[in-house]
Amino acid sequence: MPTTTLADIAERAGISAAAVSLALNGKKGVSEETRARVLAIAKESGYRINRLGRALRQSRAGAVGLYLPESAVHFGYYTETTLGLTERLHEADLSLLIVPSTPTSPRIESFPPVDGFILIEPHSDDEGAAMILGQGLPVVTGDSPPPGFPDPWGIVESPNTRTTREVLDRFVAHGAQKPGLLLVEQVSAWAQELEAAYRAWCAERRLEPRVLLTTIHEENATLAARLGDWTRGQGVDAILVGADGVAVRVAGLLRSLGLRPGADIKLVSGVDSLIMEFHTPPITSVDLQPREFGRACGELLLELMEGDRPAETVRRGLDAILRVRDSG
Amino acid sequence: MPTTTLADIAERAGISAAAVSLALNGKKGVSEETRARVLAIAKESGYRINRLGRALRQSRAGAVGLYLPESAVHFGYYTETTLGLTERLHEADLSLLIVPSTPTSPRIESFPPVDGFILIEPHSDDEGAAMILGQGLPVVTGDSPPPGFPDPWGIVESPNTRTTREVLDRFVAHGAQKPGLLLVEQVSAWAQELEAAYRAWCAERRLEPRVLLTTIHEENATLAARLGDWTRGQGVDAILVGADGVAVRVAGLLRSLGLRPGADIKLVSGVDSLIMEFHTPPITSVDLQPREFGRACGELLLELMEGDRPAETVRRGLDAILRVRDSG
DNA sequence: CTGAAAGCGCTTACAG
DNA sequence: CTGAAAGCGCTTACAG
Repeated sequence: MPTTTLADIAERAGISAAAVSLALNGKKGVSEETRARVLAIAKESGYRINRLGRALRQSRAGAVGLYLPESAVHFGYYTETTLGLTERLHEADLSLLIVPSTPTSPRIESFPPVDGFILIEPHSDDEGAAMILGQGLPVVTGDSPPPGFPDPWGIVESPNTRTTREVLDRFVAHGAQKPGLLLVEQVSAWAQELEAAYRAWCAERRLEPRVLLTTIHEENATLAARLGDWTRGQGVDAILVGADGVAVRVAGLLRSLGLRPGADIKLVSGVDSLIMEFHTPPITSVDLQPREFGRACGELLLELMEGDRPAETVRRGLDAILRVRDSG
Repeated sequence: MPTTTLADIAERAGISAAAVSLALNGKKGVSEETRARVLAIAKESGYRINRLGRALRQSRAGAVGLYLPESAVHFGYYTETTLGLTERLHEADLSLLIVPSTPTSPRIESFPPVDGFILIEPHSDDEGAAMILGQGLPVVTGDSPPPGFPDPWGIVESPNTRTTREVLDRFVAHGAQKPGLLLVEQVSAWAQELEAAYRAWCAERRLEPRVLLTTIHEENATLAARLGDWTRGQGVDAILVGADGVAVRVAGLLRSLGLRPGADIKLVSGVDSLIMEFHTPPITSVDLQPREFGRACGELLLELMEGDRPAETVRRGLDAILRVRDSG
């Protein structure tokens, strides 16, 4: 398939390639008559701009990098965010390019050319994320980077403190006395915000904070034992799970302990998904609106790439919604 | 940050940019002495090749497109596949570019420049996938495209027939008499292969095939009622679930019907994930090895991009492993 | 108002 | 064996 170039159109129109460029890009410098003729020829010949040529000339890459961390085991959140991001960038005629995290530290030299970066939920143990933030390129992060990381140009954040308090207030309003927080990791700002909000809320009510820390790979048996101690032993009667997908696991283990989520113990997932909706019983969850979140990240990056680095990091909020179901 | 170019190095070395290119790319045409000097200068000045320049000159895009279908609600499979794919392509110094499916039909003209495409599990109702296959570019699909679609250059396939039979044989060996197949959709070759393998297996044993078709959005109540009829009514005593994540849902509904997965009824998920491993009870699942699957897709595409389109579609298999757990 | 030249960074075909 | 010219497809600063 032979590709039509500006030169081809120029030849057919009997003008210069430069004039064709002006005509196609709607810039002034050509008569309306010429422009119309050029557009007609372009359409007829199926002209598609070579984005490489344009990018090279403009010293831009025409692409945005999405850093895909090794720890991207999120069960659907990441995919949804990516979809929203892709949509928005595509509207602006920019490509989204996946930048992998290498097993060791990412070799920044080998990164493909991009005009900016998106970092979704950078983790404090992620060298790659830190390195990207140190590049000087426009970067937007989804939720704040961990303390000690270089500041991004922009941050899109979820109202984690508000939703955490909303969940906890709801627990209490429905009779819970000892709400606990279950975390899988503390390396993301998200998890840290949940924990901080939880502790602050406990302090206000003079409640002892009860945080249970697990890992993504902890055995069922040991986690069940710890959950048993936490609930039956210490009396935790409502659980907010700060991790994607883990609420399902907790629901099963609670059941095996003879505790029915919703009836005997309240359970809320900090991340929503179809699995929560269709679980038996359906699990009350915080819908972080990942699709819109991704769009918002793209939107902010596009704005920031327009100009110089702002003096202060630009913060933008996106709403989250508590999806109330049977479990809590 | 000023970028070093070939010309910069050439100036410092007192030779032409072309010579520098030859030196850096290990091609002959420069003396070893010159090459060594160039390499030293390049390293010292932190030279990073501008892939745009190279791509433009070579009339290649230097990137591969990953088509992200609207229906990518897979709970982790897609992310894992993408990770594997990204790794492999990155090793070959190629970028992975996400090509979104637009709400309507994808406007092929607006696609970014790529040298080839990867299509993971193209669905028969996906116009975008069909359009990409019709482009003439090198395309590798993960599992076959649906009938009626243009042939891809290459296909990486999972042993769906074998694993389906393995699951069914296992059901019978452990006492099941009426195994059923639950499908969420029939638009992927994967689902179709599962169904075909299931029906063939039933025919061999003169068993009546029992296929239950649901949708990703069917209400819990109606699906529960249908499952009740299927199991308690028709006597289905073992279920293979042909969808990602849905086995968890089915397990919950079975429980609400008084059927304990593993004890009263056998349950196997056609797609493995951490959720299956940590479910209570843990759910026996087919591990499609998505990471390796993604790598294999990348590998095959790289090979095919080297040469002309082969006369026949190249097929390559990747193994899948049955992860036996408590549920079946 | 219009058009042609220069150049983005690279590599390859060719001349010395 | 080595080096300089030409050109990939585009746009922008400049000349007419």
